[in-house]
Amino acid sequence: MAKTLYVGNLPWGTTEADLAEAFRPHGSVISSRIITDKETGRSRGFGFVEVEDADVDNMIAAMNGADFGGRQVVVNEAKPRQGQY
DNA sequence: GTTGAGCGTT
Repeated sequence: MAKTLYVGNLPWGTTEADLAEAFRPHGSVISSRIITDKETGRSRGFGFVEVEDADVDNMIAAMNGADFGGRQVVVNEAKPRQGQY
């Protein structure tokens, strides 16, 4: 099973690969995604990381407030998206 | 070339 993590306060140049590399040593990363602006295509400064259910707590504890690219990232459990049932 | 609270696509 996997859960989605919300990652905010990211530097503008952060990519999905950077998120995966940063989260990989802390648990099993299923997928990573950076939210980009629809009009300009630039990073909005936040993204999502899908990790194993058992590693969610470890990921948050290890990466929440951690220095990432010079900024302290915010890591929390993401809100359920529309129609997950 | 810029910005900084906030929850994403099939």
